[in-house]
Amino acid sequence: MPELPEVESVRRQLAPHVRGRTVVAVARDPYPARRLGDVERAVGGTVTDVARRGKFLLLPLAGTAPAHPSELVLHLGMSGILRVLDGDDPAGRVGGGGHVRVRLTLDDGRVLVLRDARRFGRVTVVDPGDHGAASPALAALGPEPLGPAFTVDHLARGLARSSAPVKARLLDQRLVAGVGNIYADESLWRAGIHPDARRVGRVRAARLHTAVRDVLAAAVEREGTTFRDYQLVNGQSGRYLTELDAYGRGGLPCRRCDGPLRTTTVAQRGTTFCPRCQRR
DNA sequence: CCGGGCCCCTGGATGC
DNA sequence: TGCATCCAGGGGCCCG
Repeated sequence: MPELPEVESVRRQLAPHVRGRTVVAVARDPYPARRLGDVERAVGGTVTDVARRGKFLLLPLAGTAPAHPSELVLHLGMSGILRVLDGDDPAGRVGGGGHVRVRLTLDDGRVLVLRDARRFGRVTVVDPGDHGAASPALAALGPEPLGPAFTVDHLARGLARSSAPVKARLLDQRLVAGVGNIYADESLWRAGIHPDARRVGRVRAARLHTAVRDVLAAAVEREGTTFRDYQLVNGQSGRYLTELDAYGRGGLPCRRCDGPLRTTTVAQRGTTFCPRCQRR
């Protein structure tokens, strides 16, 4: 389940493989059209950067036909994996057993492939910066949680403006970009806030702000959490799994108070929290 | 504009 | 053992 730390780790590994490379061919499998846009437009484009906003990867392309730049926008969904393989590697074949949905052949003979068993990923190519055409969610994204625009003030005001459960607010990409189910549970556990809390004042907002940043930064350092499908570009797993305090630990003892963690549903998502030390 | 609810998609786990 | 059912999840979309 790629969230900010996973996508950022993929970005860092991917960049040296593709920056400066030109896309010479594109192949795709019959993917649901609404999840796969005009990827053929990438042909002829040279990757000038590998950037990230929230859970989206952004690859600006110079020189795509007809002689103007464009931007490849990619979301890994829940099971998307990017690999850079040798051109003759059978694992990179579209329509083979590896769930390869999109294959970009690069000018060094290697191929960038998107594998996506559950088909929740999306890829398209749009005019540079025309993010709304790629995804309304991308265009409406809130600040990067590890950047300067994500302040205590921003979070506190955003939480005060709504009576939705605080976990639903953290998952809302318009308030803050890149937090998904795992790191929402982790941040709330660390801040001692009940996921269904609907009134989070300034003091608790400040605690949550610190928790979100600390959790995400620590997860980036460990290259993300591999729970099921997530892999890095080199095929390795993220190493944050053993650091998780809440997610996936329902019924196990809380690492802070030793009471059993409880699992419920908040905002249509599986939610694990400590009923003793996370307060409404 | 906002929030709630449902849908997409399929491998793996669980249940009978 | 084999089949059916359920569950996971982010974003799109519809509705009130």
